[in-house]
Amino acid sequence: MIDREMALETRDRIIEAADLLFYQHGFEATSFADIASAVGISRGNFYHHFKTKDDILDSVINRRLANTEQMLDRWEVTGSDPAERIRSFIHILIVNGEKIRKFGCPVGTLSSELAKLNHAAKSDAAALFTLFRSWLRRQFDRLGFGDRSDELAMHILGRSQGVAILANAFDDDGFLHHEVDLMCAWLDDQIAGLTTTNNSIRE
Amino acid sequence: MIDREMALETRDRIIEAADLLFYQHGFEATSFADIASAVGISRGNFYHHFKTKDDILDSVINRRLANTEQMLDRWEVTGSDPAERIRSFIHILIVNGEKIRKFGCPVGTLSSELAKLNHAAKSDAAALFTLFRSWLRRQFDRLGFGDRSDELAMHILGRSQGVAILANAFDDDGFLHHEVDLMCAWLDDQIAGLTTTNNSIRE
DNA sequence: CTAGATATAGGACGATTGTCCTAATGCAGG
DNA sequence: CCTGCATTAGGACAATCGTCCTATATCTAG
Repeated sequence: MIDREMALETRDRIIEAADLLFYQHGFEATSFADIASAVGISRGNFYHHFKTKDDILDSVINRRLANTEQMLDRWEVTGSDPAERIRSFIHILIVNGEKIRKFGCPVGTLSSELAKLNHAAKSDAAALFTLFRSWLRRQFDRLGFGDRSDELAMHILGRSQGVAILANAFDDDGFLHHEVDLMCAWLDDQIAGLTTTNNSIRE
Repeated sequence: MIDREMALETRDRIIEAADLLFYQHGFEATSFADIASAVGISRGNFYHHFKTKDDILDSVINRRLANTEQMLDRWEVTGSDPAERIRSFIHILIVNGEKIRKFGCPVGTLSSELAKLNHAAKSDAAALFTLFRSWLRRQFDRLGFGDRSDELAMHILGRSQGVAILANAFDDDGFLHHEVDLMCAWLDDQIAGLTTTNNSIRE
């Protein structure tokens, strides 16, 4: 019983360290030796917890899926207004601004890397995007956007990704903040346009 | 004389093959053996043309810089209208749609990878972004956007990057086309708003 | 206290990495 | 034809990769 907990503890520490290293240096560039020295255990000891390096990747992705789901659920409970929840999503860019400028978005960069490696776990990484996508779609749907909810969700998901890429490439905090403001303004425009019955404003 | 041309020919073939492989599989994941077999030469023969793998990366980036500059210059000559030139940029997403869905944007993915590797050439890769950024800023400036030209350039640069990331993650061609349409509509709105002296439209 | 399962450390393994060396080849100018 | 330079092929090199094996340590159950 107790050793089971110990084992899980070590296993979780491995996953946690691998999660961070995969984010900071990429999956391919992170070796077993790197993870081992980060956790403080022996290299050969890995295979009592994971059969292969891909198994660690799977566990890392599952950990990210669980953490993300938990975060989104929290937002769904606390934030009363769907629009405010969407704004919470947009502001991840600012909250994690320092990390993003250094290492990019954890979701986008992993997805890109796995695509280039032709890795089997690419679809699992895409599931992380789907988590955000579905959550955003639900918020837009509650705001009354109906069939347009999914494309609106994809839109700000894409905007966020682009901001992360450029903020990382140029290490530009001002750009990041400005684009966050633009995204919030875009959201307000969408909501404002929702109550307007005719299209006279655009014409 | 002639052997010099031969040598350069081999050198260029190496750079060309490395360019493609770096794009399709990433810099780190591409080995000398991969490039050698792609070019059809011996592995040890590399070091008559390049001192190190990083040297190949530098040459690949310079090749991309030159090709990009050439493409942008061509657009600057042929396209009469700055707005039409910007639309040409936006439509890269569609022209290269198949490759982007498979491997992402060559500029963005390289920049992200080099950031994670803490690679010295990261700033060189960012220079590729700067090339597009300056060109776009010039087009917006000619349209009369003045001080706002740079942020508008960064905006559609970021939008393009985000679209590339998601189109790659979901392998979604419909999303790609829809977002291209949105970007063109956004451009039209910006230009339309430019001629309006007051802000009554937004109010 | 003992037996057995589990966790760990440390090293061996074949393969592959980037890098370097050397011998052979091809071709130019004298 | 010969000499010299540029180009090439092929392998050696140490380091590192992911993986696996085995002996030791740790801890629980009986």
